[in-house]
Amino acid sequence: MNSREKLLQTAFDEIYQNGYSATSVDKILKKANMNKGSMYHFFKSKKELALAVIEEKLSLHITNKYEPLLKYKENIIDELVKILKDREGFDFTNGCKLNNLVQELSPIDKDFKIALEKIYLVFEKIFEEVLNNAVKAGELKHDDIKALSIFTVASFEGCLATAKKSQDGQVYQTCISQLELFLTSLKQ
Amino acid sequence: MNSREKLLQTAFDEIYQNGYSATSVDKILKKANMNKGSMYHFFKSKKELALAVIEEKLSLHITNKYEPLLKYKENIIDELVKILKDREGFDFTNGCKLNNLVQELSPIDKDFKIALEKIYLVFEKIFEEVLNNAVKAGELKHDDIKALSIFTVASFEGCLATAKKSQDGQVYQTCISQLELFLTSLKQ
DNA sequence: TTTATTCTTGACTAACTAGTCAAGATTATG
DNA sequence: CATAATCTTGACTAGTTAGTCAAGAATAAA
Repeated sequence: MNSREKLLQTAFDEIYQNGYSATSVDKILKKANMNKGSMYHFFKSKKELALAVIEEKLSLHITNKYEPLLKYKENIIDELVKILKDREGFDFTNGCKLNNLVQELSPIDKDFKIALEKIYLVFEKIFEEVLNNAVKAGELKHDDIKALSIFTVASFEGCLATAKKSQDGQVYQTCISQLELFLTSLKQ
Repeated sequence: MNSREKLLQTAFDEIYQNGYSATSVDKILKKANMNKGSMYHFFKSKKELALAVIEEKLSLHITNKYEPLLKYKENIIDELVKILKDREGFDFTNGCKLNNLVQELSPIDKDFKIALEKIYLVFEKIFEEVLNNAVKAGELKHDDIKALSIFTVASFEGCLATAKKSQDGQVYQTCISQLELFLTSLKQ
């Protein structure tokens, strides 16, 4: 791992745990064992560093996690629910990496908003394709798959957010059980 | 409105629009037309000011908005859905005042976490009571009203969050339509 | 080996940060 | 009116912030 990569990873971790505004450049550099000039050689500002984190780290994080769902040709809803419920190793205290950044940064900066929305839309697109596959497989009956996929992602994020407020994974499981109930009620 | 009240309202607005970390004491004071010593006469720190905002302003904001739902004895689900869908004047770019603070502050400070969770639990409690009223009125059939109320609040927050990512109220309407679908599917 | 490019070092700046303080103004109370 | 409590003023401090810069080290290309 080269020094730029290490810096990106450290910035990703720090911003995830403390938020963008509350994370200083100095703190990231200390953790990454890098000097200031070195960072400003790779990135022209703190904002550019964060944009690189979003585009290079966060983006992969989402697709790596959810793209595997596209391969299923049967039991699609079950596999989707399984991946939503299985939060092994998830940090319920700090919540969702994507949603944290969206909530903090989208309103205050247009470049952040654009970069984050792009990832979020990919996220929704994957779910839309998964749900469409379920329809094709005769597993699901619904007249607006696009709306359903938007809602599925949104309510999933809502379940993570409500668990974060309590810092409790059990709250998440209680909450997501109702999304499961909704999705399975749409089974044909 | 006395000067303390004006300070609280200004701090509420500023923190809502920029987040806690990104809002400086100086900026709040300038907007509120108050001097530093005056603020530190009322509150011993920035954190205490924010806690007062949460306990005195945010708390009322939530109960004023959702407690009216408790009065309905019929068409309860319809009234609930109506209040969720009617976002007249809502700032979709900045999102939900409660959720913004929860997502930013709960993980980084225990006092904030406690104060915010308290309000969130009141929010969920109101919804639980509303849904229980719907059961009593014979409108709703469900075997876990507590879980359903947690999910209803969570997915509602998720719909606001996904609208915030796009800064678009239409996205909210699309999203919330699916929660409506779920709730009405539980009608008896 | 020479030369050009890339990367690293760390001191430096100017602006901003939360918070302090002592003196004075205003208001309430006896 | 007197005096006590409350509130306001604004300059001040010490630490932190993002960002600059010039010199040097390491690496790649000729």
